[in-house]
Formats: sequence, structure tokens, C-alpha cells
Amino acid sequence: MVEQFAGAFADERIEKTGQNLKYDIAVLKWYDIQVNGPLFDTMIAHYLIEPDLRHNMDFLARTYLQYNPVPIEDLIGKKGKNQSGMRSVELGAQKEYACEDADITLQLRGVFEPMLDHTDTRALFEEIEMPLVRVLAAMESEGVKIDSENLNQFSEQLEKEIREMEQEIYRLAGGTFNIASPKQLGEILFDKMQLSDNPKQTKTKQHSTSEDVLQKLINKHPIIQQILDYRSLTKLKSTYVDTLPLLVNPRTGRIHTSYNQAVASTGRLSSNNPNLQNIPIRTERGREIRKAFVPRNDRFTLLSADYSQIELRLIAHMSGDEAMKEAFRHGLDIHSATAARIYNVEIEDVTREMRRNAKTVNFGIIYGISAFGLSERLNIPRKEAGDIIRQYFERFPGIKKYMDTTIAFARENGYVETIKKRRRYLRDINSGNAVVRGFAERNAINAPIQGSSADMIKIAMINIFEEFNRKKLRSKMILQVHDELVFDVHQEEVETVKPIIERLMKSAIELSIPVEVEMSTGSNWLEAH
DNA sequence: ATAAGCACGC
DNA sequence: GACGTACGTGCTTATA
Repeated sequence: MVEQFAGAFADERIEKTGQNLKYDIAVLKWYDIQVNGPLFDTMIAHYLIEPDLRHNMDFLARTYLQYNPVPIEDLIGKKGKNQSGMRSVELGAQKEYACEDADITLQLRGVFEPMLDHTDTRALFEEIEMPLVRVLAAMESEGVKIDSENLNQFSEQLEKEIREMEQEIYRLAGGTFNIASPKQLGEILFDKMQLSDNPKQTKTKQHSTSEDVLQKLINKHPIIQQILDYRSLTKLKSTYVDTLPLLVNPRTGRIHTSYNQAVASTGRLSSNNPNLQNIPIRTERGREIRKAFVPRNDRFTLLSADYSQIELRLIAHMSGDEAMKEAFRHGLDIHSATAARIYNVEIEDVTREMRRNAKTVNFGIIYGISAFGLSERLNIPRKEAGDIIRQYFERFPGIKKYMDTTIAFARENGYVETIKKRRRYLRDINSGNAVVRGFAERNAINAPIQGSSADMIKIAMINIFEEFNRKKLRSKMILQVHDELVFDVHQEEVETVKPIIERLMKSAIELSIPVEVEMSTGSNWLEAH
């Protein structure tokens, strides 16, 4: 049946309009049908026009066409175990539903097209977001191989350790309880054991047992460390070790994440089912999980390429701050260089503590931190934190000026934008409520940085994908983790792809300072990173 | 089903 | 006196 349309789908001259085209492309690929020609995705168009709103078709139809589409529940039943599939729906109803869907989508296209011009996002849409749809579809369908046997073994080991830890915690607490229940844990630690004089409370008046609260109590009682370790291990086991093997597709033998191109209001991608953008790396045990991500077979190797300090480089570029630009031009370790300036010492004389503080401030700058936030993170008095921030702005006046002008721009225009003109609207930027306004101000600083970084890696992905296709390489791009790309590379192509990846990542957006890309290969994701 | 609290990533 | 660092996804528990 569908073969009748294969010619039209493949025709370069025919533009394809749809709501979530990546899904349609994936389904058609299943029937060996290629989709060529320009794309117009209404979901993504609306994501650029109003990034913070919803982008599902029902919402769009109601908002822009004043029309309520026939709910899918009318055909396949309410959500739950009794819900059927589209295949079991009577043909006439299927036809009505499908035609309405297509009709609405085409009407939405008519509404959104002029809006792309009015918001100055047409180039972003046509040159970045639409070409990226095909790239993501290909990465998803490619998938990544994991070593399930290894994970299953690791699971048994974790199981044992968790059981032992449980017993030890019960012994230290003088009784059994559900350690995974923050409510019960809070009662044990703070009511029964009295481990704090003024326990911090959550908004529902429970005792907070969050990581930073427990971290401060770590010297009060040995149970605290045990609980932190217990939390960390059960998290690894239930979220990754036990779950990933279940998600291996039986047809391909690989794991296929799904990238969402229209959820993060800054322009980043997100990943789910499973989320492959939050695979552990910080702890020793966590790294075991990365080892389970492997090349497709022994003729391939994994290659990871990441942007080094891309967000700070973008701040340096966008703010034009000469001191920070100089640091990057000289290829200095940016956190040490920052420490040298704020503590007014030579870079060789920067201590580990000075560097650690400077690093926290640099991250704080990206997120719009306060003196209180910095003091909490560095565990130093608020006044000291305030001094560090003052000194920072004095020694990097361009950064201070950039932050002020960005907030002023937001107040004036009601939005901020990235290098590639991606917008984020900040409706609370002129709020009389200081808390609400503060939140908008932090978004005003963060969104252009995080969003420009997203613009840049998206451009790199498109260019790399197209170059690999032109050169008919067997190697494939398989993962994106915000500032990192992972490739499954054929051994014979390693020396071919390395310079391509490096060049196209560096040149995606030209900055006034050097861009650095770190690359390495290995027999698993941990070795390659 | 949904919210809360927590932990993983960048 | 309250507030206090951006963006996500997903697990378990507790409650409706």
C-alpha cells in the first residue's frame, strides 16, 4: 500500500509538512521508504516561536485554529492496559482521524510560517532545526550496542553490596525501616537519632535528607556515609544496570534512545527511553556502566569528541571580555587563569583551593549565582563569597558589562537570544516580585550561553552527518550529550574521520577565540571519553 | 495516576 | 524574613 507513495516521499522537489516528522521518517524507514526534500515540522516551528509553551498538536490546534481535534482516546480507548492500537480501529474511523490530522497540520503550517519571519527565526528553522531532524532520525535508528552480560554480572555484585549495606544501616539505626523512603529516613535520623539541632525541612514539612544536607552531617555519625553510598548504589542498579539490558531492541540487538528536539527551552536536545545523556561518569562504580557501551563489533571502535569549556568560551566571545579572551588565546587552564586574576597571584602560584573556588565561580557565572549560593557551595562565609564575586567582576569587567546589558535587553524586549537568534521569552523579567524577577534574570544570563552552545553542536552534527554521507563512510555518529558527540567508527576509517570531526566541530560557529575539541578512541565509552 | 524527594548527566 | 545556580529524565515512595 504505502509503496504507492514511495516516489513522492523520495522526490527532492516535494516539501514534506508534518507534526513531529522524525517519527514519520522512522516509521517510513521501517517500510524501506526514504523521505527526501525540504521539511516543515510544525512542532519544531512552534518550539522556535514559543519555546516555553507546549507543542503537541491538540494544544496547537486549540490555540491557533480554535479547533478541538477528535481525541485519540475516542479511537483506541483510555490510557491504561485496555488501550488498543491503531491497527484494531475500524478503517473509516482511521481515515477520518488521519485526514483531520493532516488537515490541521497543514493549516498550522500556514499560521507558523509568517511567525517564523516575525520572530526572525526562519534561518534557524531552515538551516539548523529542519536538517537536524534527519540526523537525529538516523542516530536513533543506528542505536548503540551494550554489553548486557557485563551489566547483569555487575547487578549481582551490586545486589550483594546493597544487602550488606542495608544490614549495617539497620544495625546503626537500631531497627529496620525503608531506607528508600525519605519520610522514614528523616524520622530515623532526626527524630530518633537526633543527628541535627535544626533539621532543614522540605516544603511539605518533612525533614530534608538530600545529599547536601547529609554531606554536612557526615562526621556526626557513620550511618550517614552508609546512606549516601546506599542511595548511590541503588540508583545505579535500578536506573541503569537493571534497566538498560531490558531496553535492547530484539530486532537490532541495540539500544535506541529517542531525542526530543522540542522540550528544552534553551535549545538543547533531551534524550529518553532510555535517557543516554545522563549515563554516570563521576564515581568509580558509575564508570562501570559506561564500560558497557561498546562498538558494534570487533572491526569498530568508539570515538568520543568533546568541546572543551565551550560555554565559557562562548561567554568570552559574546561578552568580548579581553582578560578572558586572552586566557583562552594563550591556551591556559581557564580555572587557574581565573584564580590567578581574582586572587591577584601568578598562575604558577595558584593553589588547589584557589582553583577550586575559581572553578565554582566560573560555573556560577554561567548560572547567575548569588553570594549566598556561592558560600553554600564552597562552604565559606557569605561575606567571603561576596568578596570573591566582587573581585571577579572587577578583574573581568567585560563579563559584568555583558550580564548587565543582557538583562537590560531582556527588560526592553521581553526576550533574550542566542548567536543563531534562538529566542527565549522572559515574561517575569520586569516582575515586582524580587524572587520571581531573579529567576528570570538568571535565565536571561544562562539561556544565550546554553542555547548558543546548543546551536553550535547542532550545526556540527549536521555538517558531520552530511560529510560522512558524501564520503560514504561506514562510521556512524550515534550519541550526543550536549557538548560531546560519540561515534561508532570502523577501524580503517579512524584516521579519516578524526580530522573531519575536529574540523567541523571547531568551525561550526566562528568565534573570536580558539575552540578546542578533545578526541579519543577506545573499546568502550569510558575508554573513549 | 500524580506529586514529592532524590540522584544521574551537562 | 524569605530567597538563594541553568537545562533535562527517571527511579521509589506516598497519597488519592
